[in-house]
Amino acid sequence: MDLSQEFRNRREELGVTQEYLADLSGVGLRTIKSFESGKGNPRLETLTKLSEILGMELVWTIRQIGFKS
Amino acid sequence: MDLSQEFRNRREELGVTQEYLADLSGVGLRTIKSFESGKGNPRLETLTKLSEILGMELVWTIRQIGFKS
DNA sequence: TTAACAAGGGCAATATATGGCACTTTTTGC
DNA sequence: GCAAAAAGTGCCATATATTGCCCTTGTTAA
Repeated sequence: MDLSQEFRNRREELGVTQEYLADLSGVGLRTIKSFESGKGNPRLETLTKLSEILGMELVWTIRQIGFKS
Repeated sequence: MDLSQEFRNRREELGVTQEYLADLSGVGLRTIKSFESGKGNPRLETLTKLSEILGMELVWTIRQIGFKS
């Protein structure tokens, strides 16, 4: 699933509005709107702020050995 | 561990230089250098490009129920 | 219907990531 | 030690994320 969709799902799961999330996270409401509607390419810091409030964690998994050359 | 450190570890694990990774991923060498030395706040697209080449995957995990208010 | 709330989106100013260039420093191999 | 490769870093132009403001749309409740 799309990353922004996962965020939106999580937010709605918690019953939080975009505006409330903006207040809690310190991320601008306009940024959240853009991101959730799939138009965003947010910075790591933005993703971090949002995920902290939403109780989500960024995990890096090794998918395969080697790399694409 | 720090995210940039995880990237660096993975890159070194594969025996790839920053320059080679830059060529393969399409991300600028300067950007990779900045990011790996902890001074970066990369965009999601940048993280995605790098992780694809390094065979890493972004996973979002629900850490807790509820949110910080 | 009307009011309040939540979300979508255009616009413009500002902040900052990106990336090339040039140079320095560190590491590696002989 | 020496040379080459790799990594670190300052500078700066460009690209783009962030954000507030304001208006529109859709939804819900009275």
